[in-house]
Amino acid sequence: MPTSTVEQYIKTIYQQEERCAQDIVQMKQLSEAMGVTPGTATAMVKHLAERKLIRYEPRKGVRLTAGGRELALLMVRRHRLIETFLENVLGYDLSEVHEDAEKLEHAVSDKFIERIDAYLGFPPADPHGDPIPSAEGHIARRDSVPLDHCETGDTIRVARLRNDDPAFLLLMKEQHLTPGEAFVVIDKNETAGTMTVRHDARSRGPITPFTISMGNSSRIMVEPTGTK
Amino acid sequence: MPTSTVEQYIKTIYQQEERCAQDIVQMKQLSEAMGVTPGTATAMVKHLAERKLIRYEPRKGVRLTAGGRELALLMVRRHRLIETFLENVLGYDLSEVHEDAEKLEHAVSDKFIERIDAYLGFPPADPHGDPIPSAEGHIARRDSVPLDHCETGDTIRVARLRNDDPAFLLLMKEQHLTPGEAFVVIDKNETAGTMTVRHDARSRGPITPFTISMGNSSRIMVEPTGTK
DNA sequence: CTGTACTTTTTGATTAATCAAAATAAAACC
DNA sequence: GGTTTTATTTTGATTAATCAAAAAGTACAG
Ligand SMILES: [Mn+2]
Ligand SMILES: [Mn+2]
Ligand SMILES: [Mn+2]
Ligand SMILES: [Mn+2]
Repeated sequence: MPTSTVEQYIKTIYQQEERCAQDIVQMKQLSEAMGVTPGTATAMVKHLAERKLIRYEPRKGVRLTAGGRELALLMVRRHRLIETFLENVLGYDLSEVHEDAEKLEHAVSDKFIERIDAYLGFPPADPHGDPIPSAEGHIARRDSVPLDHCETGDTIRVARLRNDDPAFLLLMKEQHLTPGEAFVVIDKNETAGTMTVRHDARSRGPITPFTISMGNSSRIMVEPTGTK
Repeated sequence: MPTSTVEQYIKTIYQQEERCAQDIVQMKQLSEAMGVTPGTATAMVKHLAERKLIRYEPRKGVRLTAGGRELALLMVRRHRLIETFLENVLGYDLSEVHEDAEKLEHAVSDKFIERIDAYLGFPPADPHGDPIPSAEGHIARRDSVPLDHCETGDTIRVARLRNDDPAFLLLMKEQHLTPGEAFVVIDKNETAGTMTVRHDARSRGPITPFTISMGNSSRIMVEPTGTK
């Protein structure tokens, strides 16, 4: 059985591969994501390679094996189902779910997770809009793009908020910038490094425009709903 | 913050004090209950004494301090609320709840537990019939006695099943020997080491008598409802 | 190309939790 | 009371996970 530390490293490697669209993850990236020193990451990575969860190329980086990917998707499934449960059933705020899920994901049994899944009615995505992998490790690929790739005039719908920082999530909630909401990009200012959006006319949110930094825009994944 | 190992030792010491009605717990008892060697328990006990969670009298045993008792009751609260949730909400069988609760109790946050408590409607007892301590660490004392202290003719109601062994719990469930059920003791055979009970006439269970060993009888806590 | 900056690995040490087996103390027995 | 049994403590070693700091390798700028 993997320890919770092993689980966390494998999940982190998966997330770095995904979020940065890289096939190989360097030690610096991994050690920073894990919040440990580089030497610690090197030692652990050797252990993970022995356990055949990753392939380790010294001085290059690591990539998940099929077995590692399976474990990673199991952890992602647990994390997202727990977050969904905390928000939908226990009434947590979106900005609070991540912290508790990060710990619980290492303590729950398979039985617990399958019962939670059924109790929630087999939700396809968590409250951030991220798809929940199936028990068999299949995950739906959605073709969303970061908001900063959009242009003035694009009409869009928020798909996912790719950032677990509670302050960021609270800000998004205040502006009703949550998964499912429809927007129009009314300005993109490359020099100022900002984008301005307002709610679609048919949407419930306020019509007052809202300006976001490019940095934050890159963590807001959207689906285009047409171009005016 | 206490590690989950520290939490588990403290909870175990509390349970040994309670279940065996002793004010001091010897190292053998503790090491067996924890499933570790005596030397390991001695080392840990010194650490717990430094942390002021227990008072340790070498060659005698240990007893909880006020702080240790507080932590123990917090763990018991978590354990029992989790068990109640697993049975009432997720549909676990009574014989399955203990294993998962034993792990989850060390991973949940205070927020999680308080929300679960509210979601369950602030239950006074878990599915074994054990009282749930309040968030402030108060626990209701119920004056129940072990079934083997009863005599032929006593009418009783099951209060708690003081044993987490799944096989035992399944057997009890089959015979409807669950908290709240009313019975009459129709025989107590000291030499054979058995007791025979049958459901009270007004009860839903079968009227066919059921014979239990004295060993098992001592784990069934009952409240007298009168003596015929 | 070559020197500086950055990344990665190695080394030596630490902490928490554990075991096996030897040493010691207390209790029980006759 | 002396001997045997049982409980407890001590000692030395192990495993997982970590850090700090030194050493080694790679990148890349001029
Ligand atoms: Mn999360
Ligand atoms: Mn985690
Ligand atoms: Mn239990
Ligand atoms: Mn436990």
